[in-house]
Amino acid sequence: MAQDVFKALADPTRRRILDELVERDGQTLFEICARLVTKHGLGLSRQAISQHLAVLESAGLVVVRRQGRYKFHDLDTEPLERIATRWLRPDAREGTP
Amino acid sequence: MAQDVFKALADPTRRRILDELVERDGQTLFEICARLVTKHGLGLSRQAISQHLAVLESAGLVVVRRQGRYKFHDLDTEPLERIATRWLRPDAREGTP
DNA sequence: AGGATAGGCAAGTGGTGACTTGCCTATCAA
DNA sequence: TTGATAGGCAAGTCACCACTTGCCTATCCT
Repeated sequence: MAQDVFKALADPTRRRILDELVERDGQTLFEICARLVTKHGLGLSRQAISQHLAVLESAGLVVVRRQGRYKFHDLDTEPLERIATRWLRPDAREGTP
Repeated sequence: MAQDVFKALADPTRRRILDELVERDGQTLFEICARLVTKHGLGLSRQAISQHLAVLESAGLVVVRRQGRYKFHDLDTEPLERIATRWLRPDAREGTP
């Protein structure tokens, strides 16, 4: 399940969403939609963003926190800290003899 | 052109190729094909690997070095060092006021 | 020169992913 | 209770991507 982090990062819209969550954590779906339109000019349907958030959530990059009829989305950078170090040269990695 | 790094990393076969190049730099197309078969059991055509290498090259992750009829592929981890730090929290980044 | 090795070009196919549309459920406010 | 707000489910379309197949070019060896 954490292997899909690469697939989740492949889409530019999802990267924009991550950018938004870095800037302001705990946004709802409608907030993210509004921000993508006003700040980035992305005219996507609400459902499209919802599906993107589902991909990010299943990749472990976004954590959901429900409260009443709201659903807040928080960023989790923990999966990101592991992926890039995978191909660093042996002399630059930590756990190599 | 360096923006396609995410797209290049999205495919598992391409990640295997990067794994191979980390372990042994400067391999030719046929070497990579043989190693993917014997070590990972990937039975792909030579052309498929060639196309994957083209994607990795255009993403800047692989640098090509021609010599006679051989074409050696070297890994370049430089694009990798920038992508993961994009979404690190502001207090963990370097160049933020 | 001729064969063998290393690689490239181009068209075609199947499957997956991004996006939309339409309708449905749940919570809050009046 | 009714209407408005926040979100979910499901099917359908369309384009892109991974992979194959067939043929072609270039370099090396004898």
